[in-house]
Amino acid sequence: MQPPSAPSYSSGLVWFRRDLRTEDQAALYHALTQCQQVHCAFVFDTDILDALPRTDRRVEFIRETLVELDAALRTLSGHDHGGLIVVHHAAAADAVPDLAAALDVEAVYTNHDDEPQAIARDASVRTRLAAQGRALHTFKDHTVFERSEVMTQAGHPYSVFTPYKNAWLKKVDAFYLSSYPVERHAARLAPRPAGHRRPVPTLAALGFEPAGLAQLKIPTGSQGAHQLLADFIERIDKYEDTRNFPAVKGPSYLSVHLRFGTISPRLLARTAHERASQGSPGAATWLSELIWRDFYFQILYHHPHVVTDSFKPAYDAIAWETGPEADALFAAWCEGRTGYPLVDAAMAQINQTGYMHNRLRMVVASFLVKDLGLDWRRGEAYFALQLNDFDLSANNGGWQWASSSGCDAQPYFRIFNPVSQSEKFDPEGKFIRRYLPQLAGLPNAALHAPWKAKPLELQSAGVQLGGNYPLPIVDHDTARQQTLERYAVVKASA
DNA sequence: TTGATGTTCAA
DNA sequence: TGAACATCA
Repeated sequence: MQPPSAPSYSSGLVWFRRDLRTEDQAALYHALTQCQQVHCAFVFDTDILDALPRTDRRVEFIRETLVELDAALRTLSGHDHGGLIVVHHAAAADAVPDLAAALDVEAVYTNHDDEPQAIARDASVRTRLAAQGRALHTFKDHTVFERSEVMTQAGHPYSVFTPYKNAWLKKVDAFYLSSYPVERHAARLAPRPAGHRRPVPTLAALGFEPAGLAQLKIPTGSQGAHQLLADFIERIDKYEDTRNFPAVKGPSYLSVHLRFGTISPRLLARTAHERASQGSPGAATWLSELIWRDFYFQILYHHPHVVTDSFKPAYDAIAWETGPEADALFAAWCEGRTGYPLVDAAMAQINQTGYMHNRLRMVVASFLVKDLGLDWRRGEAYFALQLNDFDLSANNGGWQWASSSGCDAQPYFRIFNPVSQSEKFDPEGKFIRRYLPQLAGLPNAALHAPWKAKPLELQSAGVQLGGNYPLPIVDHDTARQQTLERYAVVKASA
């Protein structure tokens, strides 16, 4: 017997978005338990894709993943034509209600997406479905806790991470971390209706060019995610000791899979939580990173103004550098031509692979804002285009943290020294040499600040400053002073 | 009858 | 996990 609150339909449609898996998928589970027949759809949303350059690793990642998801749904359903309906290249706000009508489903099921644009899109879809007499049911799926699930005693959303984390850990239990048993109900997956049996469209059909995911060895789909997880489980106990060194294989590399939902956040949190409770400090630290993720989702939900403005309004009084010189500095940062090897190597990493080590994200962000005096939003926008794992909430949170304008951000007078960060976190220069081969011949002592190297060292390493490697585009100590002055308006208005 | 123990279910 | 419900001697 169904509880009275759970609806019961003859047919429903699951709209996949950033939850591209069958395992432990909230919307899919609820659809399967509430509908006799369940259809599945994904929309390559032109409202998002049209703004992107024609080569985008993420579009390729999604496409590869959909091919796997389609096969997984077919296997689960047990019939040849079970599985995914791809509505390609349309505005999702139109395509979903249209498809719901074409299939004549009573309800559409999807998972919460709390980015402001997604909220607006989903509200419009809900209205259009309602006009046809159809329901839209949405569920938490991307985080362990969302929206207003973790609140202060006073009933406010947290804006400081540590108390948020403590409350999160206090609230979490085995049930919140348990998986939705999707497989048990897979028999209700509908056969794909005739007229909807097209294969997943090719990249070319979507108007994109190959981005070389295979060469980058970025594993896609649920299978790729599980492969990475298995590898990380072997290393998780060492995570705390290794995670800050970009030359070391310390991170999980699962961020892109969390982005597209090719692995369940609950599964990851459960794995980390179990291991942490058995006394693994690495697992506890990694769990903390997952909690940061929930924290920033929750911040974006409660404070959507962070998309365009500083979390702390006082920081909007800061005057950033503008004009042609600032534009030239920005271009040098983007292209990894700052003359600071760790910054340039990090930018080479993001440009070549779509990934950047987390420590380096902080270093290059601090450099853009506090050495070049450029608006954090310019860096945020560049990351948004380049990062395979780009997520508005975490990216915005990270940039506002670095610029000190965010919730629980570092204080404005804390300015990373790009050379000391380099000496500390890439002491042997392994990471720098990997991405800046033109500097590989320099001794370790000269690698972090080549402009201080002896002429003979440079010569024997084949380095010509201002030639095959740039001179520093700014002097850190001078820039530091200017930044303190630039940020003085914050103190004044506080 | 009732308390002890097992099962289900929630999101 | 833990509340609610079911079963049983």
